[in-house]
Amino acid sequence: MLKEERQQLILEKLGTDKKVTLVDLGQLLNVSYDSVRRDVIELEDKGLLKKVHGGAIAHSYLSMKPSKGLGIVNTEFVTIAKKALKLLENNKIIIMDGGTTNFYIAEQIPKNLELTIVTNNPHLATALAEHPKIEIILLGGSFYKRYQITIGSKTIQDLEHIQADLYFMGINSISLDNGLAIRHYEESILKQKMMNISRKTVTCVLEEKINRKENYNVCNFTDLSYLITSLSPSDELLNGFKNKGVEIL
Amino acid sequence: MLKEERQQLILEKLGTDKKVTLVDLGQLLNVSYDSVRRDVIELEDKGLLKKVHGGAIAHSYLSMKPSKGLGIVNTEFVTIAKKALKLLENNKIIIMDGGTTNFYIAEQIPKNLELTIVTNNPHLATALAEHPKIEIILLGGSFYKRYQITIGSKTIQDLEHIQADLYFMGINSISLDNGLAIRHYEESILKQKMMNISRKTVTCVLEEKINRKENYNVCNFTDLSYLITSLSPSDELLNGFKNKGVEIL
DNA sequence: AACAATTTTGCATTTTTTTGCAGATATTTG
DNA sequence: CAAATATCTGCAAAAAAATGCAAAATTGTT
Repeated sequence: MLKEERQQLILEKLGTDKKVTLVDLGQLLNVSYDSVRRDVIELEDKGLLKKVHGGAIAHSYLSMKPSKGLGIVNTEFVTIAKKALKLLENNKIIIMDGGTTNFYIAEQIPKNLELTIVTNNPHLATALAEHPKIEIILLGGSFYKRYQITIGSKTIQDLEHIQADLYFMGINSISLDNGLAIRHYEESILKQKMMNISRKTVTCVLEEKINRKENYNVCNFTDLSYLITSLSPSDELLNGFKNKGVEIL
Repeated sequence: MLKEERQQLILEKLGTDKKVTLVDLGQLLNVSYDSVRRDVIELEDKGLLKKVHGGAIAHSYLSMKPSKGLGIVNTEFVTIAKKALKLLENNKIIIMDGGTTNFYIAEQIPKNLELTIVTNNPHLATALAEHPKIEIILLGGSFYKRYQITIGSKTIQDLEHIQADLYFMGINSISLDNGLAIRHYEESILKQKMMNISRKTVTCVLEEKINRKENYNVCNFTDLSYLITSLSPSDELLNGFKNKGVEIL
């Protein structure tokens, strides 16, 4: 039996039962315990299930619950999150602001990473509560109902004495001539502040946001340290962005 | 049975019954008392339930969320909220902190009231997002997973320049000799600060919390402006609290 | 087909996690 | 206050995970 075939069966079983034990799988698929264990590890790396002690549980169970509108796991998110997680190291201070991509990445952070995460997104804060080793700093300020984040001068003031290692900036549009831009003025100011206090800035963008235009400019493309998309770094859609001092992942 | 599966079942049972005992859980799930006890501790650390002596009760935010549509709502909440809403007037600045009671009251606020609500409870903030006329100020700080609120010196600092009209203080215990007290030190300091910057303070207590004792004192009973319970103001359980300059509703 | 390179698999060993138990401590209740 | 319950702590057995390694299977290339 092929490995892919086996993994497919694991996912199918998981779809109906919502949970599986490794011992059961081994007997069912007639391979050693170690093989199914490795299968499950691979599937977890792809973000397709959640591995637990003794087995695995369906992903839809645990994550993606009260989040905004994303029901099914968009494969674009999975690819992006995988790249994003490589930038995380123990004991770093990370800023993450609003947006679905950041929310998904946050949920995928391994449980053993020790981090401090600073955010103006209450949903992110409550979702991260399930990560025992992550310290969460929630930024105060006016709560902007539409985007469900805090903004305003108070939020900026809360950032005043923080020095972060990495900033995950959510963004609505990215283009070479207009740089990174979003739809809301006050939020664009906040993002600039977050950039200022972070050693490095990374943005994770969905394909649809490339070469779009929005109203309020946050920064130039070259101000970034990393750009993460679901595409291969060599994809021609990214041609214009290459060799500008921004590492494309 | 997987540990996660067990914990999932505990949460499900908690969702319907609102409370469980550890002995019951042990029998139901066919594991030792100690195992379920440890499960409950883990779930509490994630902020998913509240552990009490002998068992666990549904955590406010989980149990409260479905309160919207259909109501297996504690009638005590209804009575309390009705009284509490009478204290609200247009264009007032209100502080509300954590706790189930405050969450329920917030949900019941009429849509036509124009208010500013200051809170350190992200769940309250997001729930209030559906009230078009309410301006929400979310207090920043360290996010305390267990109670799902922000606390710490940053939170206190955020309050520095605010003058509120009324403070809805969530409290764990109220007694004549010990006054109002809660279980968490840092939070007790925060509550004192909130009191200081508010013209009036009101607390809404469930019957079970009267004459209980907790570790950290917040203030004396006579420091309150109003006391709200589900009982009639003339109820004899409240005898000792009468005629002390605190209006009992 | 044959061969080398790579991947996959199973197994043995070590390390970690989970679990139940027993005694000590703490809390509740009559 | 005392009996009954419940919790906490440390511990050891059992189960599972991680690791390293060699055999087996697969793949790619002549």
